Amino acid sequence: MVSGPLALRWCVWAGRGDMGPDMELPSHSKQLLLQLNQQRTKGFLCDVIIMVENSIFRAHKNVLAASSIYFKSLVLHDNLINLDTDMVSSTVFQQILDFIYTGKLLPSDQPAEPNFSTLLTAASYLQLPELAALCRRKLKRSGKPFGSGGAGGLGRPPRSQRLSTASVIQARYPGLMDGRKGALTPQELPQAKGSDDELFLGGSSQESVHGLGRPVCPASGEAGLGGCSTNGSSGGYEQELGLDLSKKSPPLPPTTPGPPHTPDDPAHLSDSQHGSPLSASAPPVANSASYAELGGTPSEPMDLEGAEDNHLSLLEGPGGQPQKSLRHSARKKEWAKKEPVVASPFERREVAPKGPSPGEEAEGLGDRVPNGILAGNVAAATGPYGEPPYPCKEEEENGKEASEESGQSGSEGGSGHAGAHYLYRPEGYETVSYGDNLYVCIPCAKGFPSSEQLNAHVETHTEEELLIKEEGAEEEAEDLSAPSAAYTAEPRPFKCSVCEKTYKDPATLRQHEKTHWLTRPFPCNICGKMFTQRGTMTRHMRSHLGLKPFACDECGMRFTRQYRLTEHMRVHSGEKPYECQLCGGKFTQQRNLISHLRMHTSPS
DNA sequence: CTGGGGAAGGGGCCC
DNA sequence: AGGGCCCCTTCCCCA
Repeated sequence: MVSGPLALRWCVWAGRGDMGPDMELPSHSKQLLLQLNQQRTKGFLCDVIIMVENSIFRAHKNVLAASSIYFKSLVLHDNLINLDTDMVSSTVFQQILDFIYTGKLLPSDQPAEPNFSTLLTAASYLQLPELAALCRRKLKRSGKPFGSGGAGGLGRPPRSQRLSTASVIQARYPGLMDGRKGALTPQELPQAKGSDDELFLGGSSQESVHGLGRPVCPASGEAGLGGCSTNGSSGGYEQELGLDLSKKSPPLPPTTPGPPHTPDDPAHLSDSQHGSPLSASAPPVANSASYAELGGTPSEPMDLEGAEDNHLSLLEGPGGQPQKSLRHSARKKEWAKKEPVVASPFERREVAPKGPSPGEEAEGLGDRVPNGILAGNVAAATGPYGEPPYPCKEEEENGKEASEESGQSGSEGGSGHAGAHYLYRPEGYETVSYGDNLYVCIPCAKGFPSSEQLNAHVETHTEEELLIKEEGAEEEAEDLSAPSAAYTAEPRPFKCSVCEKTYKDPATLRQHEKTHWLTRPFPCNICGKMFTQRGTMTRHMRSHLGLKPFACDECGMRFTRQYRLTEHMRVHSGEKPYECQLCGGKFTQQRNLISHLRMHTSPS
């Protein structure tokens, strides 16, 4: 399968006319870009969310990575990127995103013409050299000095004022497709039924969202830009949440627009939104349609000087490959301690390389998520315009299901097969995205950090071995009710002072003793629920935000936990490892076996 | 209508 | 801190 970036590079190459004229499609690259932009505006195959101020944009990792080394390093590890609001405002980022996808500098909503000073700041921050050069030229022509803008030049109110924004969830659908506008419930956020690439957060969500992590200034070396706050501006934000909720999230499934609500009408907010901090914290979905989608021709859009090929050259990225140090960037686990969601590639250089080889890592840009998705970006872009290759009806059902499940009732809205909408079947070995170990051996469900390791592992399998494994699994299932020998044999010298439980190490004992506390130290910033463990709270937060990093490669259904996905995969494999010793009934879930056993043991 | 099974969400907690 | 597992619970489907 040709990877997205590879396909893009081919297009660039073709567009340059290195081939014979009769083998070249002159408008191919332009059409490809047009398709990608249309898909972005519809949220189709968008696999990354970028948060800027109180706005959220959706885009394609491939495109971002091809546009900027900085983005390339970010999207490699994250599906949720938080940009430094001192460096780029949402308005400016909208322009930049449009630029990336169109090669044209389109006027923003407010100013009559782009503010090149702020654009230059943002372009430098985001490492978009072509755009920065364009801005510099424009500034030079207009006689305005550049380099004095910085954070103060963004034309935004001070943070204190920005934070006081009314905590009404706002969403906007500026006339995309059917022209409807709507505010989605916070629960609907990441499912983002949206054809939308932009989401608006409530005011105080700013705090929370920034708490997800903020990028550090990538390049202090961007002389004269002045906006690179080294630490002060971000200080305290991490403490608001201190979470990485975006971890490992593969791309969001293709989605359809949210309900046609009126964004400014508070009546459309649910009761819970009115009455809980949720209304101020959880980001709903909205969209920002492209100018093309709006049907309007932007007033004098400014092409990147040098025509489309130049822009595609930009897409290819400087040098075509990220710097080695970037590709060597350490595992997220390492650097996320400093910057929960995103960090500067410059910072990452300091982290010792670990994990896949550079080649793997670069390849991993496409492979970190189910293969079909990323490869699909470009592949689908070349398909019929604007038509996803999946049944729309099913998409809508999926959307309904997702919004229902995230609602108060927690209803799932159907069986697992109801979510069987998006078939992302990788070729060759059927690798699946499973958390950190993204390359999973289907027969034994073991995960590996690289395709090489998986392939090496797969070769060790023999039919005989698989048979033994199956028998072993059955034996394990049989032993479920009894404590394992290992459990009983290991010394557990650390005893809880409150109850009789014992532990192998003091840390676990300490963790356990917290369960006896009357106060729970970890509150949810959205609903206020208290937890004894930070991890539980983080997981809980994911459910608020609807972040489901673990996607089923078979049906596209997504889960908040790896274990759930593992469990779910048995639906497809037909494996029922849990057997009732009384009646021989087999179950895919241990919990269902347990409830089944209750039926046997209950008096009735 | 009811009970059982399948599938999934959320919280607790140990490793 | 994150993964994994257990438990409780809910919802849906079907006989």
